[in-house]
Amino acid sequence: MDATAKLRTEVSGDRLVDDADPAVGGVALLYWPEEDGRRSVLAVAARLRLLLVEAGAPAPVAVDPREDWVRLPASEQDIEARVLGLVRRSQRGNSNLQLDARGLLHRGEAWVPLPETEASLMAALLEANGSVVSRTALVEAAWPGGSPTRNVLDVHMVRLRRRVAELGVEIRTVRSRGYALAR
Amino acid sequence: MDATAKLRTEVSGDRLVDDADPAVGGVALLYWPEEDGRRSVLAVAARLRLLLVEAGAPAPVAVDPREDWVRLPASEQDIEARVLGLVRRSQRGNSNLQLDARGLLHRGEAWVPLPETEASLMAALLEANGSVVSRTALVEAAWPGGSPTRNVLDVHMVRLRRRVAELGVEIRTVRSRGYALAR
DNA sequence: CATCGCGGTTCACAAGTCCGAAACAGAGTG
DNA sequence: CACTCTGTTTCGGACTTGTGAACCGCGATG
Repeated sequence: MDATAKLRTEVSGDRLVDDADPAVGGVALLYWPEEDGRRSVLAVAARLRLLLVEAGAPAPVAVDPREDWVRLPASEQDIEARVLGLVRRSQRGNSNLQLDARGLLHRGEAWVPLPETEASLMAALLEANGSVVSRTALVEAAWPGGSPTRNVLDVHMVRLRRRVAELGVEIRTVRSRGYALAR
Repeated sequence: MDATAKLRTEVSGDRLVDDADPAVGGVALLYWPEEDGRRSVLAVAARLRLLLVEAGAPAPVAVDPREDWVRLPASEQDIEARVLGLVRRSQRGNSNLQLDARGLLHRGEAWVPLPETEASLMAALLEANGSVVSRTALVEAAWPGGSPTRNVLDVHMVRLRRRVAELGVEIRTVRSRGYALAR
Protein backbone atom coordinates (compact mmCIF):
# COMPACT_ATOMS: atom_id res chain seq x y z
CA MET A 1 0.00 0.00 0.00
CA ASP A 2 3.19 2.03 0.05
CA ALA A 3 2.86 4.94 -2.28
CA THR A 4 -0.87 4.77 -2.69
CA ALA A 5 -1.73 4.78 0.98
CA LYS A 6 -1.70 8.52 1.41
CA LEU A 7 -3.69 9.16 -1.73
CA ARG A 8 -6.17 6.48 -0.85
CA THR A 9 -7.07 8.05 2.45
CA GLU A 10 -8.01 11.26 0.73
CA VAL A 11 -10.89 9.60 -1.00
CA SER A 12 -13.52 8.62 1.49
CA GLY A 13 -16.17 6.19 0.35
CA ASP A 14 -18.40 7.58 -2.30
CA ARG A 15 -18.38 11.17 -1.22
CA LEU A 16 -16.08 13.90 -2.40
CA VAL A 17 -13.84 15.10 0.36
CA ASP A 18 -13.23 18.75 0.91
CA ASP A 19 -9.63 18.56 -0.03
CA ALA A 20 -7.27 21.41 -0.61
CA ASP A 21 -5.60 19.48 -3.40
CA PRO A 22 -7.93 19.44 -6.41
CA ALA A 23 -5.74 16.83 -8.09
CA VAL A 24 -7.07 14.00 -5.95
CA GLY A 25 -10.54 15.22 -5.11
CA GLY A 26 -13.14 13.29 -7.03
CA VAL A 27 -10.97 10.43 -8.22
CA ALA A 28 -11.56 7.04 -6.68
CA LEU A 29 -8.63 4.68 -6.36
CA LEU A 30 -9.31 0.97 -6.32
CA TYR A 31 -7.47 -2.28 -6.62
CA TRP A 32 -8.20 -4.33 -9.66
CA PRO A 33 -9.37 -6.97 -10.35
CA GLU A 34 -9.99 -7.34 -6.64
CA GLU A 35 -12.51 -4.52 -6.41
CA ASP A 36 -14.23 -5.03 -9.74
CA GLY A 37 -17.65 -4.72 -8.15
CA ARG A 38 -16.88 -1.26 -6.88
CA ARG A 39 -15.60 -0.38 -10.31
CA SER A 40 -19.03 -1.04 -11.86
CA VAL A 41 -20.74 0.98 -9.18
CA LEU A 42 -18.48 3.93 -9.88
CA ALA A 43 -18.93 3.48 -13.60
CA VAL A 44 -22.70 3.88 -13.61
CA ALA A 45 -22.29 6.90 -11.36
CA ALA A 46 -19.90 8.32 -13.96
CA ARG A 47 -17.25 8.87 -11.31
CA LEU A 48 -13.58 9.31 -12.11
CA ARG A 49 -11.56 6.26 -11.13
CA LEU A 50 -8.05 4.91 -11.30
CA LEU A 51 -7.53 1.16 -11.28
CA LEU A 52 -4.45 -0.03 -9.43
CA VAL A 53 -3.74 -3.16 -11.44
CA GLU A 54 -2.08 -5.86 -9.43
CA ALA A 55 1.08 -7.44 -10.75
CA GLY A 56 0.24 -10.44 -12.88
CA ALA A 57 -3.32 -9.38 -13.60
CA PRO A 58 -4.31 -8.76 -17.21
CA ALA A 59 -4.31 -5.16 -18.37
CA PRO A 60 -7.78 -3.59 -18.59
CA VAL A 61 -8.64 -1.69 -21.76
CA ALA A 62 -10.09 1.63 -20.72
CA VAL A 63 -12.78 2.69 -23.19
CA ASP A 64 -14.45 5.01 -20.74
CA PRO A 65 -12.58 8.33 -20.70
CA ARG A 66 -13.41 8.65 -16.99
CA GLU A 67 -11.30 5.62 -16.22
CA ASP A 68 -7.56 5.03 -16.21
CA TRP A 69 -5.27 2.38 -14.81
CA VAL A 70 -1.72 1.95 -13.62
CA ARG A 71 0.35 -1.21 -13.22
CA LEU A 72 1.57 -1.99 -9.72
CA PRO A 73 4.11 -1.51 -8.32
CA ALA A 74 3.97 2.15 -9.26
CA SER A 75 5.66 5.24 -7.91
CA GLU A 76 3.67 7.92 -6.17
CA GLN A 77 4.59 10.33 -8.94
CA ASP A 78 3.15 8.07 -11.61
CA ILE A 79 -0.10 7.66 -9.72
CA GLU A 80 -0.41 11.37 -9.15
CA ALA A 81 0.17 12.00 -12.83
CA ARG A 82 -2.61 9.57 -13.75
CA VAL A 83 -5.00 11.15 -11.27
CA LEU A 84 -4.19 14.63 -12.49
CA GLY A 85 -4.68 13.55 -16.08
CA LEU A 86 -8.14 12.17 -15.29
CA VAL A 87 -9.16 15.38 -13.58
CA ARG A 88 -7.81 17.61 -16.31
CA ARG A 89 -9.48 15.70 -19.09
CA SER A 90 -12.80 15.64 -17.26
CA GLN A 91 -12.63 19.38 -16.69
CA ARG A 92 -12.47 20.04 -20.40
CA GLY A 93 -16.12 19.14 -20.67
CA ASN A 94 -16.88 20.69 -17.33
CA SER A 95 -16.06 24.16 -18.61
CA ASN A 96 -13.66 24.43 -15.67
CA LEU A 97 -16.26 24.45 -12.95
CA GLN A 98 -14.87 24.03 -9.49
CA LEU A 99 -16.34 24.14 -6.03
CA ASP A 100 -13.84 24.96 -3.32
CA ALA A 101 -13.98 24.05 0.35
CA ARG A 102 -15.47 27.40 1.33
CA GLY A 103 -18.48 26.94 -0.90
CA LEU A 104 -17.33 29.21 -3.70
CA LEU A 105 -18.15 28.01 -7.18
CA HIS A 106 -15.50 29.07 -9.69
CA ARG A 107 -15.63 29.22 -13.43
CA GLY A 108 -12.47 30.68 -14.80
CA GLU A 109 -12.02 34.06 -13.19
CA ALA A 110 -15.64 34.39 -12.12
CA TRP A 111 -17.18 32.92 -9.01
CA VAL A 112 -20.31 32.96 -6.90
CA PRO A 113 -20.77 32.00 -3.25
CA LEU A 114 -23.14 29.13 -2.57
CA PRO A 115 -25.03 28.62 0.69
CA GLU A 116 -24.36 25.33 2.40
CA THR A 117 -27.40 23.49 1.11
CA GLU A 118 -26.86 24.55 -2.46
CA ALA A 119 -23.16 23.78 -2.22
CA SER A 120 -23.99 20.21 -1.22
CA LEU A 121 -26.30 19.88 -4.18
CA MET A 122 -23.72 21.35 -6.54
CA ALA A 123 -21.03 19.02 -5.21
CA ALA A 124 -23.22 16.03 -5.97
CA LEU A 125 -23.87 17.30 -9.48
CA LEU A 126 -20.20 17.96 -10.13
CA GLU A 127 -19.22 14.56 -8.83
CA ALA A 128 -21.48 12.94 -11.38
CA ASN A 129 -19.42 14.45 -14.18
CA GLY A 130 -22.34 15.60 -16.23
CA SER A 131 -24.53 12.56 -15.88
CA VAL A 132 -27.90 12.49 -14.16
CA VAL A 133 -28.11 12.58 -10.38
CA SER A 134 -31.32 11.18 -8.97
CA ARG A 135 -33.53 13.26 -6.73
CA THR A 136 -33.01 10.82 -3.88
CA ALA A 137 -29.24 11.08 -4.24
CA LEU A 138 -29.48 14.86 -4.15
CA VAL A 139 -31.72 14.75 -1.10
CA GLU A 140 -29.25 12.42 0.57
CA ALA A 141 -26.41 14.78 -0.26
CA ALA A 142 -28.09 17.86 1.16
CA TRP A 143 -30.16 16.34 3.97
CA PRO A 144 -28.40 13.17 5.17
CA GLY A 145 -31.08 12.60 7.76
CA GLY A 146 -33.88 12.68 5.24
CA SER A 147 -35.74 15.39 3.40
CA PRO A 148 -38.01 17.67 5.43
CA THR A 149 -40.60 18.01 2.66
CA ARG A 150 -40.90 16.64 -0.83
CA ASN A 151 -40.72 20.11 -2.25
CA VAL A 152 -37.57 21.39 -0.53
CA LEU A 153 -35.35 19.98 -3.22
CA ASP A 154 -37.28 21.70 -5.98
CA VAL A 155 -37.11 25.02 -4.24
CA HIS A 156 -33.39 24.77 -3.64
CA MET A 157 -32.75 23.67 -7.20
CA VAL A 158 -34.54 26.79 -8.41
CA ARG A 159 -32.37 28.93 -6.18
CA LEU A 160 -29.22 27.11 -7.20
CA ARG A 161 -30.14 27.52 -10.84
CA ARG A 162 -30.55 31.24 -10.52
CA ARG A 163 -27.24 31.57 -8.75
CA VAL A 164 -25.15 29.52 -11.17
CA ALA A 165 -26.84 31.07 -14.19
CA GLU A 166 -24.62 34.06 -13.53
CA LEU A 167 -21.68 31.86 -14.48
CA GLY A 168 -23.43 30.58 -17.57
CA VAL A 169 -23.98 27.19 -16.02
CA GLU A 170 -27.14 25.31 -16.89
CA ILE A 171 -28.80 22.61 -14.83
CA ARG A 172 -31.06 20.39 -16.88
CA THR A 173 -34.06 18.53 -15.57
CA VAL A 174 -34.55 14.92 -16.53
CA ARG A 175 -38.12 14.27 -15.65
CA SER A 176 -38.73 11.56 -13.07
CA ARG A 177 -34.99 10.79 -13.03
CA GLY A 178 -33.18 13.75 -11.60
CA TYR A 179 -30.96 16.62 -12.65
CA ALA A 180 -27.75 16.96 -14.64
CA LEU A 181 -25.26 19.65 -15.48
CA ALA A 182 -25.44 20.64 -19.12
CA ARG A 183 -22.31 20.43 -21.27
CA MET B 1 13.63 -2.24 -26.33
CA ASP B 2 12.57 -5.77 -25.41
CA ALA B 3 8.83 -6.08 -25.63
CA THR B 4 8.28 -2.87 -27.53
CA ALA B 5 10.65 -3.70 -30.34
CA LYS B 6 8.11 -5.57 -32.40
CA LEU B 7 5.44 -2.93 -32.03
CA ARG B 8 7.91 -0.19 -32.72
CA THR B 9 8.91 -1.59 -36.06
CA GLU B 10 5.36 -1.25 -37.24
CA VAL B 11 5.62 2.48 -37.14
CA SER B 12 8.10 3.91 -39.58
CA GLY B 13 9.49 7.34 -38.91
CA ASP B 14 6.79 9.99 -38.85
CA ARG B 15 4.46 8.19 -41.12
CA LEU B 16 1.86 5.71 -40.12
CA VAL B 17 2.14 2.38 -41.83
CA ASP B 18 -0.94 0.70 -43.12
CA ASP B 19 -0.98 -2.10 -40.69
CA ALA B 20 -3.36 -5.01 -40.68
CA ASP B 21 -3.37 -5.11 -36.89
CA PRO B 22 -6.04 -2.69 -35.68
CA ALA B 23 -4.51 -2.59 -32.24
CA VAL B 24 -1.52 -0.66 -33.48
CA GLY B 25 -2.86 0.99 -36.61
CA GLY B 26 -3.17 4.71 -36.12
CA VAL B 27 -1.19 4.93 -32.93
CA ALA B 28 2.36 6.26 -32.95
CA LEU B 29 4.78 4.90 -30.38
CA LEU B 30 7.64 7.08 -29.26
CA TYR B 31 10.24 7.24 -26.55
CA TRP B 32 9.89 10.07 -24.12
CA PRO B 33 11.38 12.48 -23.22
CA GLU B 34 13.91 11.50 -25.88
CA GLU B 35 11.58 12.14 -28.80
CA ASP B 36 9.72 15.13 -27.42
CA GLY B 37 10.04 16.99 -30.70
CA ARG B 38 8.25 14.25 -32.53
CA ARG B 39 5.59 14.33 -29.86
CA SER B 40 4.75 17.96 -30.68
CA VAL B 41 4.61 17.18 -34.37
CA LEU B 42 2.14 14.39 -33.75
CA ALA B 43 0.14 16.57 -31.38
CA VAL B 44 -0.55 19.31 -33.91
CA ALA B 45 -1.43 16.65 -36.43
CA ALA B 46 -3.98 15.35 -33.90
CA ARG B 47 -2.48 11.89 -34.19
CA LEU B 48 -2.96 9.18 -31.60
CA ARG B 49 0.27 8.55 -29.71
CA LEU B 50 1.66 6.50 -26.86
CA LEU B 51 4.67 7.79 -24.96
CA LEU B 52 7.08 5.10 -23.79
CA VAL B 53 8.38 6.84 -20.69
CA GLU B 54 11.90 5.87 -19.84
CA ALA B 55 12.69 4.71 -16.35
CA GLY B 56 13.65 7.64 -14.17
CA ALA B 57 11.96 10.24 -16.35
CA PRO B 58 9.15 12.32 -14.82
CA ALA B 59 5.60 11.19 -15.58
CA PRO B 60 3.85 13.29 -18.23
CA VAL B 61 0.32 14.45 -17.47
CA ALA B 62 -1.84 13.66 -20.44
CA VAL B 63 -4.49 16.32 -20.93
CA ASP B 64 -4.96 15.52 -24.60
CA PRO B 65 -7.31 12.54 -24.89
CA ARG B 66 -5.38 11.47 -27.97
CA GLU B 67 -2.29 10.85 -25.92
CA ASP B 68 -1.40 8.20 -23.38
CA TRP B 69 1.78 7.00 -21.76
CA VAL B 70 3.26 3.91 -20.19
CA ARG B 71 6.20 3.54 -17.82
CA LEU B 72 9.09 1.42 -19.05
CA PRO B 73 9.87 -1.37 -18.63
CA ALA B 74 6.42 -2.52 -19.67
CA SER B 75 5.03 -5.81 -20.87
CA GLU B 76 3.80 -6.20 -24.40
CA GLN B 77 0.30 -6.82 -23.06
CA ASP B 78 0.26 -3.53 -21.18
CA ILE B 79 1.38 -1.61 -24.23
CA GLU B 80 -1.20 -3.28 -26.41
CA ALA B 81 -3.90 -2.46 -23.87
CA ARG B 82 -2.88 1.22 -23.91
CA VAL B 83 -2.89 1.30 -27.69
CA LEU B 84 -6.26 -0.39 -27.88
CA GLY B 85 -7.67 2.03 -25.34
CA LEU B 86 -6.52 5.02 -27.37
CA VAL B 87 -8.12 3.64 -30.51
CA ARG B 88 -11.38 2.75 -28.79
CA ARG B 89 -11.74 6.13 -27.15
CA SER B 90 -11.06 7.94 -30.38
CA GLN B 91 -13.73 5.95 -32.15
CA ARG B 92 -16.37 6.84 -29.62
CA GLY B 93 -18.61 9.79 -30.24
CA ASN B 94 -18.40 9.71 -34.00
CA SER B 95 -21.89 8.56 -34.61
CA ASN B 96 -21.98 6.20 -31.73
CA LEU B 97 -25.39 5.92 -30.15
CA GLN B 98 -25.79 4.59 -26.69
CA LEU B 99 -28.56 4.43 -24.15
CA ASP B 100 -27.41 4.64 -20.57
CA ALA B 101 -28.97 3.08 -17.51
CA ARG B 102 -30.90 6.23 -16.68
CA GLY B 103 -32.71 6.45 -19.99
CA LEU B 104 -30.51 9.05 -21.60
CA LEU B 105 -29.68 8.58 -25.24
CA HIS B 106 -26.17 9.84 -25.99
CA ARG B 107 -24.61 10.69 -29.29
CA GLY B 108 -21.17 12.13 -28.77
CA GLU B 109 -21.48 15.02 -26.38
CA ALA B 110 -25.17 15.56 -26.95
CA TRP B 111 -27.98 13.67 -25.25
CA VAL B 112 -31.73 13.63 -24.87
CA PRO B 113 -33.76 12.10 -22.06
CA LEU B 114 -36.18 9.37 -23.12
CA PRO B 115 -39.37 8.54 -21.21
CA GLU B 116 -39.54 4.97 -19.99
CA THR B 117 -41.69 3.61 -22.80
CA GLU B 118 -39.61 5.18 -25.51
CA ALA B 119 -36.42 4.07 -23.82
CA SER B 120 -37.62 0.47 -23.98
CA LEU B 121 -38.35 0.82 -27.66
CA MET B 122 -35.00 2.44 -28.32
CA ALA B 123 -33.20 -0.30 -26.42
CA ALA B 124 -34.81 -2.92 -28.62
CA LEU B 125 -33.82 -1.03 -31.76
CA LEU B 126 -30.25 -0.58 -30.58
CA GLU B 127 -29.96 -4.22 -29.66
CA ALA B 128 -30.88 -5.20 -33.19
CA ASN B 129 -27.81 -3.33 -34.36
CA GLY B 130 -29.42 -1.69 -37.34
CA SER B 131 -31.54 -4.57 -38.57
CA VAL B 132 -35.31 -4.58 -38.62
CA VAL B 133 -37.22 -5.17 -35.40
CA SER B 134 -40.74 -6.51 -35.81
CA ARG B 135 -43.71 -4.68 -34.38
CA THR B 136 -44.53 -7.59 -32.12
CA ALA B 137 -41.01 -7.60 -30.74
CA LEU B 138 -41.24 -3.88 -30.03
CA VAL B 139 -44.60 -4.29 -28.36
CA GLU B 140 -43.17 -7.07 -26.25
CA ALA B 141 -40.23 -4.86 -25.28
CA ALA B 142 -42.37 -1.94 -24.16
CA TRP B 143 -45.50 -3.72 -22.91
CA PRO B 144 -44.50 -7.19 -21.67
CA GLY B 145 -48.08 -7.86 -20.69
CA GLY B 146 -49.42 -7.09 -24.13
CA SER B 147 -50.27 -3.96 -26.05
CA PRO B 148 -53.07 -1.83 -24.62
CA THR B 149 -54.53 -0.80 -27.96
CA ARG B 150 -53.87 -1.28 -31.62
CA ASN B 151 -51.89 1.85 -32.33
CA VAL B 152 -50.05 2.63 -29.12
CA LEU B 153 -46.85 1.51 -30.73
CA ASP B 154 -47.33 3.83 -33.69
CA VAL B 155 -47.96 6.80 -31.46
CA HIS B 156 -44.89 6.13 -29.37
CA MET B 157 -42.75 5.62 -32.44
CA VAL B 158 -43.77 9.03 -33.70
CA ARG B 159 -42.85 10.57 -30.40
CA LEU B 160 -39.57 8.69 -30.25
CA ARG B 161 -38.76 9.75 -33.79
CA ARG B 162 -39.25 13.39 -33.01
CA ARG B 163 -37.10 13.17 -29.93
CA VAL B 164 -34.15 11.40 -31.49
CA ALA B 165 -34.28 13.60 -34.56
CA GLU B 166 -32.59 16.22 -32.38
CA LEU B 167 -29.56 13.98 -32.36
CA GLY B 168 -29.75 13.40 -36.10
CA VAL B 169 -30.94 9.84 -35.63
CA GLU B 170 -33.42 8.42 -38.11
CA ILE B 171 -35.83 5.54 -37.56
CA ARG B 172 -37.02 3.92 -40.76
CA THR B 173 -40.24 2.07 -41.37
CA VAL B 174 -40.14 -1.25 -43.18
CA ARG B 175 -43.69 -1.76 -44.19
CA SER B 176 -45.37 -4.82 -42.70
CA ARG B 177 -42.05 -5.89 -41.18
CA GLY B 178 -41.17 -3.40 -38.50
CA TYR B 179 -38.76 -0.59 -37.78
CA ALA B 180 -35.01 -0.15 -38.00
CA LEU B 181 -32.40 2.42 -37.11
CA ALA B 182 -30.96 4.07 -40.18
CA ARG B 183 -27.32 3.17 -40.80
C1' DC C 1 -60.69 1.35 -63.46
C1' DA C 2 -62.80 1.82 -59.08
C1' DT C 3 -62.94 0.28 -54.64
C1' DC C 4 -61.62 -1.64 -50.43
C1' DG C 5 -58.78 -2.94 -46.61
C1' DC C 6 -54.42 -2.90 -44.31
C1' DG C 7 -50.51 -0.76 -42.35
C1' DG C 8 -48.82 3.30 -40.91
C1' DT C 9 -48.79 8.47 -39.58
C1' DT C 10 -50.42 12.23 -37.19
C1' DC C 11 -53.38 15.02 -34.36
C1' DA C 12 -56.33 16.01 -30.38
C1' DC C 13 -57.79 15.05 -25.85
C1' DA C 14 -58.05 13.40 -21.00
C1' DA C 15 -56.00 11.80 -16.76
C1' DG C 16 -52.35 11.39 -13.92
C1' DT C 17 -47.84 12.63 -12.35
C1' DC C 18 -43.97 15.60 -11.81
C1' DC C 19 -41.74 20.00 -11.53
C1' DG C 20 -41.30 25.31 -11.22
C1' DA C 21 -41.92 29.35 -9.00
C1' DA C 22 -43.87 32.69 -6.08
C1' DA C 23 -45.02 34.02 -1.57
C1' DC C 24 -44.63 33.65 3.20
C1' DA C 25 -42.61 32.68 7.79
C1' DG C 26 -39.02 31.46 11.13
C1' DA C 27 -34.19 31.46 12.50
C1' DG C 28 -29.66 33.25 12.51
C1' DT C 29 -26.29 37.11 11.93
C1' DG C 30 -24.05 41.56 12.02
C1' DC D 1 -33.25 46.57 11.95
C1' DA D 2 -31.59 44.84 7.38
C1' DC D 3 -30.22 40.87 5.41
C1' DT D 4 -29.55 36.06 4.25
C1' DC D 5 -30.58 31.25 4.51
C1' DT D 6 -33.93 27.77 5.06
C1' DG D 7 -38.32 25.27 5.05
C1' DT D 8 -43.42 25.19 3.92
C1' DT D 9 -47.53 25.94 1.36
C1' DT D 10 -49.85 26.59 -2.76
C1' DC D 11 -50.96 27.08 -7.46
C1' DG D 12 -50.06 26.71 -12.22
C1' DG D 13 -47.89 24.53 -15.92
C1' DA D 14 -45.27 20.93 -18.33
C1' DC D 15 -44.56 16.18 -19.38
C1' DT D 16 -46.02 11.27 -20.01
C1' DT D 17 -49.24 7.94 -21.42
C1' DG D 18 -53.11 5.80 -23.40
C1' DT D 19 -57.15 6.37 -26.36
C1' DG D 20 -59.99 7.66 -30.29
C1' DA D 21 -60.22 9.24 -34.78
C1' DA D 22 -58.97 11.32 -39.24
C1' DC D 23 -56.04 10.66 -43.05
C1' DC D 24 -52.89 8.75 -46.62
C1' DG D 25 -50.48 5.46 -49.70
C1' DC D 26 -50.17 1.05 -51.44
C1' DG D 27 -51.46 -3.39 -53.00
C1' DA D 28 -55.10 -6.66 -53.82
C1' DT D 29 -59.45 -7.67 -55.59
C1' DG D 30 -63.45 -7.62 -58.27
